[in-house]
Amino acid sequence: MSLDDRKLAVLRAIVEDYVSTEEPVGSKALVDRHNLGVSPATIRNDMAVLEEEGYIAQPHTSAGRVPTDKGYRLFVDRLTTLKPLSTAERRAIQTFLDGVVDLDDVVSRTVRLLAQLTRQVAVMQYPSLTRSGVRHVELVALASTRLLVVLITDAGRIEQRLVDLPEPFDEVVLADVRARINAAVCGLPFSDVAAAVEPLARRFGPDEQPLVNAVVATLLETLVERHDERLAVAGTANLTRFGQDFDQFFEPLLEALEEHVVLLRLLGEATSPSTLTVRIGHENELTGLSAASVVSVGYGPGEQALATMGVLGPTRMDYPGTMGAVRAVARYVSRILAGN
Amino acid sequence: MSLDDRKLAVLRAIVEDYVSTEEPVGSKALVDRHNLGVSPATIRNDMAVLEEEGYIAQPHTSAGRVPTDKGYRLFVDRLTTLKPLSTAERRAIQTFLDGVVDLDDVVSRTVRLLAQLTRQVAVMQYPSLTRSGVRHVELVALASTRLLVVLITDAGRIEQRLVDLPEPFDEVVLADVRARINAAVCGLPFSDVAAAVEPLARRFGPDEQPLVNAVVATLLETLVERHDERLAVAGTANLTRFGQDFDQFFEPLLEALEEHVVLLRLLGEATSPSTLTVRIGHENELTGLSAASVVSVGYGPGEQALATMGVLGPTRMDYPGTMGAVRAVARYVSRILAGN
DNA sequence: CTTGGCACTCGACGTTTCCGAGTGCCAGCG
DNA sequence: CGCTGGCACTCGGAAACGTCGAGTGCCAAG
Repeated sequence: MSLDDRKLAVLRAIVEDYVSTEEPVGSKALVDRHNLGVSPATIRNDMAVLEEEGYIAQPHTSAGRVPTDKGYRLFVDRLTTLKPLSTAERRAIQTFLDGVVDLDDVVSRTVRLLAQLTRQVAVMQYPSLTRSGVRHVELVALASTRLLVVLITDAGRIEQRLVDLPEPFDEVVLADVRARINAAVCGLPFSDVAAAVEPLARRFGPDEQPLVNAVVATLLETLVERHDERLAVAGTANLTRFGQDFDQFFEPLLEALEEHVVLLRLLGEATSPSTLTVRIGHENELTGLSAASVVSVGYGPGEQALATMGVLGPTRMDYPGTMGAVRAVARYVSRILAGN
Repeated sequence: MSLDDRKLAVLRAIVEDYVSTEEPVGSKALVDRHNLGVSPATIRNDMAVLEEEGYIAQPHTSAGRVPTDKGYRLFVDRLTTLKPLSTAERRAIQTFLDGVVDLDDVVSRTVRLLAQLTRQVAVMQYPSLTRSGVRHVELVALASTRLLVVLITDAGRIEQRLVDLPEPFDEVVLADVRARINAAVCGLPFSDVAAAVEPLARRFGPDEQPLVNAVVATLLETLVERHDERLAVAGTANLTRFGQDFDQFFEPLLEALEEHVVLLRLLGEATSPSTLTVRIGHENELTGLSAASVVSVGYGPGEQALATMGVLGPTRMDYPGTMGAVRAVARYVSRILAGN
């Protein structure tokens, strides 16, 4: 029951035409635009088979065919090579990501860049804490019983927490605690911090216990709790070009864009920086976005991905182009992070 | 040529009905729904006058009347008292803003809260740097020639900058520089930092000059450059309820929502925390959003506002309710900031 | 297996018709 | 002088209708 080469070519042609014209494509138009070397009638037979197999469908009798999710799936899996970026696009990436000042800046620029390149909605997870390490812990006295705990990570990300203490603390003790904590945890990956910090408290005198305990507790809390990853979004304006299907597509999408939980699930697990993930239509069902597709990829300095970035659009999207752009940007960002 | 009381009542009734029904309102419907005590014919005469004066208009002959921007203006200025929040809403504010962990958290929660209360798009400026003061400056050595300058402000906001130095620096010197800079600038408002820091460099030895200069330069840069205020946005999903007028309203708005520059102009100058600003329709012309209205207000601990927050919606919006919600939230946030 | 021919289907689009909400005007009334 | 009921008029919107044509499925012949 496997499809022969011509049928695959027909499917590819249908997808390409439908993506560019946004209109159901008929047998006649197909042979006109692609030189398939056969007559429309033949194509019709092929199309009938493709439809029977569930790769394409017609919105109503006597209309052209439209790819189904399954059709897009096949297209992406077997009929597509990533489209390499044009030199203009490459240059855009360069200039866009040149002169970033800090990590937040990398993220906000990248997500805008991605939205611009793909002309779709871009979503990007801030680099995850859980996979990076501690670079420095800073304790700042704000008032006699109020302390700011600042955690600086490998990736240059900064986390902060306010701590209120039951009793005033001493500046000298604070400096001591700061020094010892840093000595204990600097350079450690987050996963090892808990173990390294645990014996620390015992080495201080009884007067210092409350302070040390509070700081340590806050630190651990920061590491764990910030598992709720932050997100950046750009390109919502591109939604307007997605056109008509308001209820089906537009509204749930706008809602999802605010529900970061949903978006995170949509982006999915971070894959290795070189492996693209494509989720098409109903494959996103559990997030209520069965009319949308997601192209995502992990990024990060090493082989392990720190987090995920991706693009969100209608199932009818230019997969080769989008996938090319997403991968290129992810690679570029990964390189920047490595260089940092 | 001033309007008598009944004409004002008619205008108010028109605005209220149009806001709730979204349809042009005719003389008959008006007397039915509000007990004005006169006949439709009389109302028609009043409406003719109101139209002549430019407060209302008819989309086409033989349709009901619709308020003009000028009509809304009059309504807001003279016919409206802020609607106080329901207890349920008050409780929502409480629970929503309870247990904030840091400044970013305050902003992101507030903006979501505002969007939810008003069922419109909420925009909020992060507290401005320029009007706050320095609480602490931290210098962190990341590598032999790489330094992280962290600035902690009064409002609890943290700014960071990476600095690469031409030559390695010494930890001891760094500690010295850190101490002296903090002594010099802690507690100062930003506007005075430049003056306070300027004589500092001279007091160090020649070896330390590059380091000190670099740090000072970065610090000043941070103060000035971060004038590009950051923004938080929420409630884009509510756009869907704004309905039909896609081109007129929707697209420019989505674009504006990404163009932070435009949004900042839209929010306008920060006013005192108790003074609401309402911009209606064409009054926003220069931002290309003549179909939208903005209700904004300054917020901040003192009398002076730190920044602005507001709500963005169609000119046809529930002004009393929106204004009430915006003011209530702003007051609440201001109180939190003061308590911090 | 491919092809041209042919009858058939059905949505898109333009035209026409019809309905009624809403208006402006006017003459009469308190 | 202002309010009121009556009345003719206007005009947008919805519904009904007809036409057009793209596209299909099927079939017999090459």
